[in-house]
Amino acid sequence: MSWRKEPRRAERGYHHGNLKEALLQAALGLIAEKGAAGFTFADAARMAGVSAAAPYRHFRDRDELLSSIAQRGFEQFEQRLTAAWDDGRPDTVTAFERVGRAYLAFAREEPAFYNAMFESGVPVDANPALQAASERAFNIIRAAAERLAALAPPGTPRPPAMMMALHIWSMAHGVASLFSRGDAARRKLPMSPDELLEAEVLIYLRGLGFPTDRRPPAKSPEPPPVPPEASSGSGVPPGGPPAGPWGKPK
Amino acid sequence: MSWRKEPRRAERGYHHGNLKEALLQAALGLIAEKGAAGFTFADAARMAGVSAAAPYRHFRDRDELLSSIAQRGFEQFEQRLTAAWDDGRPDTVTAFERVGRAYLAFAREEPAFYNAMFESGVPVDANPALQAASERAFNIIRAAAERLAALAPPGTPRPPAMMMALHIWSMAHGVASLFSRGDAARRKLPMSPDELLEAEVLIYLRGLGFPTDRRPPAKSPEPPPVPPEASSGSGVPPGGPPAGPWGKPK
DNA sequence: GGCTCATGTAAAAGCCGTTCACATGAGCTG
DNA sequence: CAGCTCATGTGAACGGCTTTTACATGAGCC
Repeated sequence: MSWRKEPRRAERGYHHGNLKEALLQAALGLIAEKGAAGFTFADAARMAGVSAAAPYRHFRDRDELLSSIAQRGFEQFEQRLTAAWDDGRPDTVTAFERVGRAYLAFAREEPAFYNAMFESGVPVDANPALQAASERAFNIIRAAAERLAALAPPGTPRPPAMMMALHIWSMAHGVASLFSRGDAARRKLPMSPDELLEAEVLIYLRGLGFPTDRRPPAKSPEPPPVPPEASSGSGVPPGGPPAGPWGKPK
Repeated sequence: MSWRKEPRRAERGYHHGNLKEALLQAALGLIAEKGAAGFTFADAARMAGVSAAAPYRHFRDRDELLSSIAQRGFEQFEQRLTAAWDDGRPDTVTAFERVGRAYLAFAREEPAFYNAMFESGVPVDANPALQAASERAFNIIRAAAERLAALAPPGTPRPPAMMMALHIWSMAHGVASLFSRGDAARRKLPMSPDELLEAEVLIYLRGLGFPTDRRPPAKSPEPPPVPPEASSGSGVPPGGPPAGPWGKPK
């Protein structure tokens, strides 16, 4: 009983009724399968059940479709990062790491979006709307870094938040792009991409003087491990060098 | 007066004489210009002055050409990393950072190779020779990490060298891919990609407990700033938190 | 000099992107 | 409801790309 509801006349009728959206969905599927490079305008049209010329009524050319997908990707990306950041709850460092995991999760769960956004060669600065969406997403990381930087242990020079944000972004993108997607995921690793990134970020934060001697990732649901935001003051991980973020050496 | 020397009969003669190499060079130029996605087998043939079918005498298909270029790229990459590492001279940390810079320099100076190696979608594990070349290159980073890990300040748990290598690789690739190449280079940054990566690596190493309170990048030619390899023992940067690797806050 | 095989060519098939003239019909206007 | 109009879809056509096939050439060897 699904006719006439949303897909009013899925393929009947001369007019499709919802072709633009159908093309975007089809393209998303195709890109997930074969990558942005292998994706074909004609294939998307075929999949939507229209002629090869029809898409040109909705997109100037193939690149504009790709660009639209990238933009939509950045919007969803922003949403997920925002949710992960959760305004820094329960404490800034925990939330910050959650953002890192959300980054990887997005790259893994939405390979088509990620591909279109970062690996398709779409020039971000060509389309203002796309650029704006991209910047909004990055601003989540930037804002989080800002909050984190404000917590820099007293006595230490405060790291520039922008720099921190760029560093985190490069780590996340590096891990996602090298180890977490497509054939790259087939590289044999001593640990999962998630663990790899988490350790990387923790070590980095420790290098900035943040206290990070905390739980091995995900034990109990979320016990606030230390009084949040009450940095212990010394600017150096308390108690001498803590056990590494990579777990105890066996 | 360059006829008859190397390009013996640049276009004369039925046989080209050196088509395989000419195709590789042509492809390299085309990829540098338009990216691996935009690169065309037919264009390379045209550029070499042969028919569109000729390349098939030397490469099974377009992908094999790409794969050959990636392999050659990994070989040159390995050479440059090896030279930069210089067996850890004058001290391990300095050499390690030099490897990072060499990584970026390669990405910037050899965009075609870098593109074919990491951004063309060539499945590295499809071709054993390619995979071997890729692993040899990574092993340079791995070996350097091994040496670095061996220097871990006494009292600290020794970080797994493999993990360190993967971390460094992800940072370098992240920075290169996001900020240092093509249209990505147009993103406005507060600092150069080189500085960005250098700061990132330094902070990371500090997070592992390595002493990194050293020169602001490139002042005097190479004054060994501190007695190398003689870690000061505490496992924590000596003298409390040193000035940040990002330079003094103004 | 003649054989042979690697290396080149031309032609053709099948795919894609893109454009253009034309067809259809949804929605407004009266 | 008739008729108009314009957004949306079709089919055909152009040029370009990849890849295959049958054929041509000539370099190296006997």
